[in-house]
Amino acid sequence: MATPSAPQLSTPKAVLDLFAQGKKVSFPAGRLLFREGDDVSDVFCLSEGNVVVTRFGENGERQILAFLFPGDFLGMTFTPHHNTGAETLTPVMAWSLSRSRLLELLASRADLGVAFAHMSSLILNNVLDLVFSLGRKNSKARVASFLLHLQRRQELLGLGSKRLHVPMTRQDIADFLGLTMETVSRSFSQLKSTGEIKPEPHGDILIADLKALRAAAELAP
Amino acid sequence: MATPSAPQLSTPKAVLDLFAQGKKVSFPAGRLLFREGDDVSDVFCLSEGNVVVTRFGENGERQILAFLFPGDFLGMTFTPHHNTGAETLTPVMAWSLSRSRLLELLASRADLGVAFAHMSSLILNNVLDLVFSLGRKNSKARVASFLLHLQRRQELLGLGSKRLHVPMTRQDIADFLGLTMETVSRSFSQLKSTGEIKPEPHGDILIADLKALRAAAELAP
DNA sequence: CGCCAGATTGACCTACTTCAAGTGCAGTGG
DNA sequence: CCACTGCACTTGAAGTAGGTCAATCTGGCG
Repeated sequence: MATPSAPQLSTPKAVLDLFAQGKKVSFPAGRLLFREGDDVSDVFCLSEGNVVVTRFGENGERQILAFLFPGDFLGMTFTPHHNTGAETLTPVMAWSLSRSRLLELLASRADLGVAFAHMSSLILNNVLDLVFSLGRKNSKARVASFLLHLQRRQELLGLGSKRLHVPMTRQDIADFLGLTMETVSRSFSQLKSTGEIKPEPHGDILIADLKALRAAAELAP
Repeated sequence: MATPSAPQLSTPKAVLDLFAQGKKVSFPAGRLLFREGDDVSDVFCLSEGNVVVTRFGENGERQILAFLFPGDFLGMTFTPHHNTGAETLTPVMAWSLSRSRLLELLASRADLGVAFAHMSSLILNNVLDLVFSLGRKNSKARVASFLLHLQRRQELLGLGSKRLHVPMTRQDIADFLGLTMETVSRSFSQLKSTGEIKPEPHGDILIADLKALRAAAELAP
């Protein structure tokens, strides 16, 4: 990605343009960007790689709240502290901007506020899909929904839509879907044996029967 | 509530002031306000009563995404269609405003955009708590978390914080927490028998041991 | 080639669901 | 005032999806 550009799932053009002025930063894979409770200094917009947004329980249980992709916005809060954690899943490139600078701009430009509100509502909509999965779907349907979610994100990035690159581990997927690694693995095996998906080298996944996969995810045909 | 006024969990003053200009409307209990997919014509701000925000699966499974309280904002989208459903739980009074009017104002006033973005981030934060509950907590901890959530909302409305009014049925709570009615009922029974809560007339709940209830919810002490 | 972390598979266990009776209480009518 | 009624809630017993624990497999890499 040369400059931040549409179309994205969740970041409108006005916000992306902002970041084009910002500083470019990079992080290695597995790097903790911030923890819940940390002061917010900079906000980011991903240009390459993946980040996970997390929340941890008292006893160390990890819930992944979102997998972020290039173009996604990250780390903005209206409180002075982060209310989620974040870490890189792969090596990451991002634009950064100071939070105070962003707040200044937001206060002075109505278009940015609208863009922000719009973006927030797209993010919220995604999280509501996750709530529905966690509350009402069985393990196979959750995994199928997750794969379709991945597909949509990849597609929006202009990559293929049949062959999925899966940059996260089974444990990451489990922590996202409220399952265990083993159950995720078994669900993958089921989807393979019934022909919805096919394994490809490097852990990639081929969507062999989209219709059946959508049915498995309990989505409208 | 004479005029919409702070402090609220999720609606900043600038947004509440807007609605003071709007029309006052009322609905009976159990009224469908809109369905997922409906055109968005008006947006609302509750002044009295409770509303549930829902999403339904292909086979009719209901997931409650939020219980709304006086002061809460309802029905705004940036797409022309609703992406959730909503229905009243109790008789409801609300201010209403046309979506197009709100969009106009948003485009012209930077403060409103900020207020909106701020509100969205508070809403998102609440939904993330729900995701954590659904993904990582057992039934007893989910119900305990839910009661504490209710308590917080009541407290913010200036009502007492020890005795909770519970306007929703066990089925509603189950549809919110990703459980069955029976499991919710059993969790209530457990919390009663271990002394965290005590039943009161009209289905109200007394929080008899807040510390123990927080522990049961797996929250920091 | 051998190592090792991630993934898979198997066997058993438990928390929650399902199905099926009861119970209690708010509202209604005698 | 009190019995009747209906709906929400509770409780019990049995079934099951997913968790737990443990062994094995796989493929990327030195």
